[in-house]
Amino acid sequence: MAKNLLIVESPAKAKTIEGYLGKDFLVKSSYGHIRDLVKTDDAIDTDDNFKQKYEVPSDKKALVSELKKLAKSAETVWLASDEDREGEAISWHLYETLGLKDDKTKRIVFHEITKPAILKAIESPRKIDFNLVNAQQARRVLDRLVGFELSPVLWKKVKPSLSAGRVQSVAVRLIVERERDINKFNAEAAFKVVAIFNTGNQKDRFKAELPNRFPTVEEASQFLNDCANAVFNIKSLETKPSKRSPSAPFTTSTLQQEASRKLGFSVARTMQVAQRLYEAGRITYMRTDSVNLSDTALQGAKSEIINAYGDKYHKLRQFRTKSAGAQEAHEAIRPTYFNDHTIEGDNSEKRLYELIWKRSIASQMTEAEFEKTTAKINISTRSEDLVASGEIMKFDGFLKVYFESSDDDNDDIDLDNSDNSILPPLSNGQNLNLETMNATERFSRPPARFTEASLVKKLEELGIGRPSTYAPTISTIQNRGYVVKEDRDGKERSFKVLTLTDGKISEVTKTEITGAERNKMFPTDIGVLVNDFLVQHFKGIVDYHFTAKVEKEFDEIAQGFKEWTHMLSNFYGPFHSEVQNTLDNADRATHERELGIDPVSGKPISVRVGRFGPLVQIGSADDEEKPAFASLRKGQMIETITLEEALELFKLPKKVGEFEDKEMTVAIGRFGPYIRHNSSFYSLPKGLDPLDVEQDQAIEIIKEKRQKDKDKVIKVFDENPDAKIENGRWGPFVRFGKQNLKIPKGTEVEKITYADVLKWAEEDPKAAGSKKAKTTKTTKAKKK
DNA sequence: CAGTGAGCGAGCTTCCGCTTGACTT
Repeated sequence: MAKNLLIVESPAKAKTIEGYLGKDFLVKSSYGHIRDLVKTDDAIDTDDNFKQKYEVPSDKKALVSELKKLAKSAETVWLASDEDREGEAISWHLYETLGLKDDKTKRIVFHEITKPAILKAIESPRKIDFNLVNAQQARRVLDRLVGFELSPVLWKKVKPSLSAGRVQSVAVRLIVERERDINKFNAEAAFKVVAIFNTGNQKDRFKAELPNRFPTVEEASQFLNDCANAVFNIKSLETKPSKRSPSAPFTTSTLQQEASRKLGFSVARTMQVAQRLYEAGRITYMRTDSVNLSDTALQGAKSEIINAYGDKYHKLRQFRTKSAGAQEAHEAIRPTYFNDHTIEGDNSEKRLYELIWKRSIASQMTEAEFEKTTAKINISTRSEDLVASGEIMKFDGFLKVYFESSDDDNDDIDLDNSDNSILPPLSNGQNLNLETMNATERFSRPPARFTEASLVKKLEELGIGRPSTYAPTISTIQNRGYVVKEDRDGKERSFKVLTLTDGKISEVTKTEITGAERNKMFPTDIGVLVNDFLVQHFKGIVDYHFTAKVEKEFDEIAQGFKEWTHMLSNFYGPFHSEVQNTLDNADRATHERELGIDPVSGKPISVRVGRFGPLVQIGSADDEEKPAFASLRKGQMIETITLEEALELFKLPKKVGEFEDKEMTVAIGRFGPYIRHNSSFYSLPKGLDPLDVEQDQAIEIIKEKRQKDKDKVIKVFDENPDAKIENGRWGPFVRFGKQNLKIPKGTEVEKITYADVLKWAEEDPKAAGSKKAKTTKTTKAKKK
């Protein structure tokens, strides 16, 4: 039996450390927390100094008894959980639960998983820091009290099974308020002037812009008119050097943002893939708020950069964490071995690793150097100047490996697609030829909707949530139905373009699609309802700065300046009376809106949330004739739907005639408008209004879809016409009745036999059972 | 991808943060 038992939080870490220490050390993992508050309402006794009831969850029982046994036979137990609030609490829980003895227990911490760092840690053990533990208890208890008192208020006043919490409710609030800002926003139009000049040589074309915009078409037109007979020359030339520095290496949040922008990953996917890389030993720990690199990492990056790019590309950089509430128990996310530029693995692993490698390497590289030239162009007939600017890279520096993307997309209209960042050689006073000049009507843009990743960024800025909870929080608010992540179609908008060429001005009206969104976060009606209720009755909790405020107090507890139960009773007293007061006095939250009167029947029209979601109702329940109902569609909300839009909803589904003796119906479903015929669904082509569809057109669409489906079939098996090989979106696959089977890698499609199909169908994991285990629960709940 | 849309009200739901595997219908 080993003399020493060392316990860390993560099994992957345990494996690495075991290799560094001799056989005198047995290294085990606690797999995070080993116990938690009991799940019932009596977990905390608010009348007895917030005394807590803990339990070891059932899935941790076996682990705990194993650790207990090992601890008993060890001479010394080393508690090596992370050096932060939660880590300290894990050590304390281990100490209590495993029944450790004070003289046999040592607490150690290290920030990097290297042999010297761990040996050094072992040389300087300490005791458990109970100030830190108390800070964690305060955090844990506060979250439980808030969550388990607020949620039941929602069950009573809004709808059962809803939830509220210090983190999730603020996340929802951010999305709801952003949506309102967007709805409130009034786009202002103005004319932007862009000119294309040359220096007499057609090859040397370049772009110049007018710094200010014209609010009206008349002013823009006047400007172009003046320019028609003007002489243009260079008024001034200025060249300035500029530099750009690389960003810090990745934290959880910045990794999620970049993987979202560059690879299109959801935050959950990023974390899954990163976890696999971590377990394979390719990267350091992926849940971190630190931008710090260890000395070994700095050395590794340095030698790799000098090796691959040369001395002048290396620059030692130490980054400081700027995010609020960072605890920095780990390093930044970086490759474990910098000399591996790429790795083996699936596509997503390779791409994410490459992103991490590049960002880490770039963070230790020199600045990129530019020379920016700005030319002012005089217009003989006007007082304004046009401005042309160009940028030349003098030295690439870190840009050799990494280019960070940003959230802002550029909507400039480029008059030519060539690289307009370089200016031809110019000199002061030089005359220029105007090729063409445009005044284009541009609109100011509303605030951007959140993506998963930009929401994480915002939460991090506010100090809300932790690296380990960003992805789960994003999932929770979607699972509760407070927000949805989806695509929405934009609307058409027309804009004017004035063009001056060869001294003549022409005007055209063009159209563009505006407001189209992909993979963005939208609030739902229930999300709005819950948010407004919480803001009205619990302003303090859903305040954006609530977390920052209590974090400050947790820090004071951690430093021993404040008593944790004292802090909690200061909070809980007023909070609990707010809860009581709301339960006793607040009305049931409803979100009903009267839209007006139906012009056909003269009955009132209203919108509200029903049992199956938001709906429009014509007439009231008291009428003799039953009211008519229709569900709201994707993108429509109680808050913003208009009377006209509501009336539209009653025009569908609509019968459009018959085909093959069966009725055809047009309706709008989750995936857009469709024709339903003989229990099959046929999507309508984009841009076709479902109300306009007539019988002949519908038949055409059905026939076309059938032909397309036929064309997709590569082969039908003689043994069974329900088994076929088809061309799908991602290549060929086998359709076998209702099962869709993946063709194993390396299989030649022509050589697939029916026997293969039967075998694959047998092995298909989805075939065994895809039904949700929800049925048992609901039937149980139904019995009287 | 249908249409449905109350109600007498049993007994259920729920937090945040730390970490990975996992009963089988």
